[in-house]
Amino acid sequence: MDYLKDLNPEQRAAVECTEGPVMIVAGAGSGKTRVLTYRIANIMQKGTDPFNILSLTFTNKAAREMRERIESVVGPEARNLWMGTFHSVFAKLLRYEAHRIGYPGNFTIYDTDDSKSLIKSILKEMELDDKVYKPSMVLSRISSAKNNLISPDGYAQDAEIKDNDASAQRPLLGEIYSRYQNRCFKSGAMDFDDLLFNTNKILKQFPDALIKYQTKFKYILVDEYQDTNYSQYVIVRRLAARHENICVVGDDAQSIYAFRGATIENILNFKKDYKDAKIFKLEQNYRSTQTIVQASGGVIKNNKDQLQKEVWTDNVQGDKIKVLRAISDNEEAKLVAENVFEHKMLHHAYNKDFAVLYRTNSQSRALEEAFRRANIGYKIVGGMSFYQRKEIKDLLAYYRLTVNPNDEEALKRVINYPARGIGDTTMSYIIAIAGAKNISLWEVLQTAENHADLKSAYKKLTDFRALIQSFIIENRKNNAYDTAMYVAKYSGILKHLYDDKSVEGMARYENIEELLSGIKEFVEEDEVSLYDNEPMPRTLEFYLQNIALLTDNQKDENDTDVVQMMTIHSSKGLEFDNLFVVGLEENLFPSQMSLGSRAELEEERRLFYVAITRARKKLTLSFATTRFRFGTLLNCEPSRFLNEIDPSLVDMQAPTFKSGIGNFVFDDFENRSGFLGQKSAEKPYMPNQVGAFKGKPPINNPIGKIIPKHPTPPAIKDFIPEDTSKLEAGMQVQHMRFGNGKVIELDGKGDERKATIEFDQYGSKKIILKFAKLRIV
DNA sequence: CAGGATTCTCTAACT
DNA sequence: GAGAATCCTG
Repeated sequence: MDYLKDLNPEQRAAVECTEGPVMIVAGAGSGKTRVLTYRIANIMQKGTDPFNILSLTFTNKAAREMRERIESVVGPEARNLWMGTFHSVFAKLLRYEAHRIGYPGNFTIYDTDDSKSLIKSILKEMELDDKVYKPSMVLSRISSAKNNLISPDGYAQDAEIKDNDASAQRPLLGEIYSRYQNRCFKSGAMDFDDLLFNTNKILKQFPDALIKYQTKFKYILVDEYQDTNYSQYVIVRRLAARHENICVVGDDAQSIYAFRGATIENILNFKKDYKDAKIFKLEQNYRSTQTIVQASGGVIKNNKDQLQKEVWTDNVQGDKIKVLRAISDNEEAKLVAENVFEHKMLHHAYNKDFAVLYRTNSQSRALEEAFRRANIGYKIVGGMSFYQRKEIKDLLAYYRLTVNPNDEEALKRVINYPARGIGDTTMSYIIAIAGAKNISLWEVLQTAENHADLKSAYKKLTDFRALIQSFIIENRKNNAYDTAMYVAKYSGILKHLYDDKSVEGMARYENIEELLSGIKEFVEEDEVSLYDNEPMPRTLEFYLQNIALLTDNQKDENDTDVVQMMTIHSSKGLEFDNLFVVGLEENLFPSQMSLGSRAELEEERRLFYVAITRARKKLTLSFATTRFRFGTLLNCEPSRFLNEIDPSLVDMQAPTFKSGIGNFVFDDFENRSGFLGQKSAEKPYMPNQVGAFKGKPPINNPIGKIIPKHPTPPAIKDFIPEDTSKLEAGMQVQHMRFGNGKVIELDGKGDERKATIEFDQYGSKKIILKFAKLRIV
């Protein structure tokens, strides 16, 4: 075991202590993955079969990476480990066990879109207002019920929940939950949360199943334990109860999934759950410079809720943290691209040594454009995935129907695509019949001849039915690729997309080709079942199972020397020499939605901590003073997190101008103490939009204070903005939304040129002319 | 009923 | 600004 010498004493102890319950509290960059990897290698070296080791991670990417690293230590045997995300591992288990609770082994997995669509359809049937019962809100209630192992019956019987829902004017949530669950069941479908909920159900109700898996999994390892929710916690606890060879690794400072039900209690309670648990703390950071470690430590100190832990490093002091200030989101992106370019030139760095992190996916657009212009290769990691594209989902819906015709969401998606004359009216009939008889939509089609309501569309419906039946028959005798081609052809999708000669249409066609070639690759691979070591059949069914939980298209591009861009959430576990974290503005990061409670704000802070600790050598932070969001221009204030970094570690780039813009956010910029002035946390939240405020008030409004809501004035029809370079004080102008007004004052030059305009109806506003939709009257 | 035009809505992260 | 929902017309 010569690899043990790569480890420090504490890491080594954690690797060697393979028996019994172990918790490893691992600070950022402390070599956690290395410890996990070696630990698994060590267990295998001591003679344990990889089939008996279960290793759970949080994201697909983490799972993939871990498997590769283990493979590099122990060789191809690593392929036989039970390793993956909670969802993928237990989906696999459910394929074998779901029949115990009445589900078919080939159940469909509903993604969030499917779930929302089903909820919408239930709301419509119950004639409920989707403004009161917002589908996303309903789904999150259902999700959190499931993650806390509350069944629809349990939900209905819980007095406290009932009171809550009643006082929130949403008394029917329980009823919706119950119907939703029934519909999923009838469709042979499980949503993400069901994968965990139903695993628990089976382990609880069927002792023989529990014993089987307890015996099988002699060693259990859980990465990112701070991100597990109650449902996941109970699964792990049940499975580990026999051998108690359980090792969890986590860092409370990096808990960033509370919004999804993760609870830090799982870490805090580990010692209570396993009395003889050994705890190891990894506090030495090997990743980052002194500067970065100190800065991150200073930031996280602002959180009240945390475990005692001191991360330190032996590394060099390194460069100061650079802060860039831009006047707009586009300028910010430009500055980032320029900084990448400059740094590359000065230090002979590669594109792949750089990463740009942002809070929300929508921020990637400006960056993409800037990098394209600067001719710097980049790659977006995560985000809208290949499998979420409309044309891909459409074709996959046909495949889903072929494998499981009861799949309601798949059927609704394609029954009239390409158009075949089956419209809303017919669909409402079908859904009503299915509801009345408590059968699936497909079963209604099967018995179409018995339903008078379906008479007018009878021919079209039976044609569709015959089409799907032909797919099912084709699928019985063919592999995934042959069936996939057949379905693509005879469903009419290929022709439909081929006929669309627009640029987007061509792109869609190419995506379909890519999907099909992916299926071809799948057919040519061979893979052995972890379950029984038998070869996995290369059927459409298995293909769908393989991709069901993939959110990213992990296909390796040929071009690997590219700057990586991703959300902070997807960056977890990664590290980069040169890191940019952009969009450090109040209401964006921290997100506006987190400002309602301390707990949520602390989660944002942990997210910021995760972001900056991804950097090895050089960290650059940036913010813009205006940003386009939701189709309008917003004024932005720098994030409070910037103020939480020790000023001595920061190199603030000289402001590009002094006066500030819009509502004079930066009026006193130079006079503030600290490099960005005092914290403004105590200030009440006030939207800082140029002009009127359209958004909704923050959801969490603890003292129930009324936040004024101003409707955005409607745009004037057919408004054509004019060139404003000739604008002068005193001129009468018309704004697309604010109507007529008079120019009071002009200042600034070029892109920064601004006008103060006194509007007849909306009062005085300061507007950046570059963005203004104005015309001279 | 289809398909286009128009209006409305929603804007946090991931499985 | 994009995608969904709704309206409108053939």
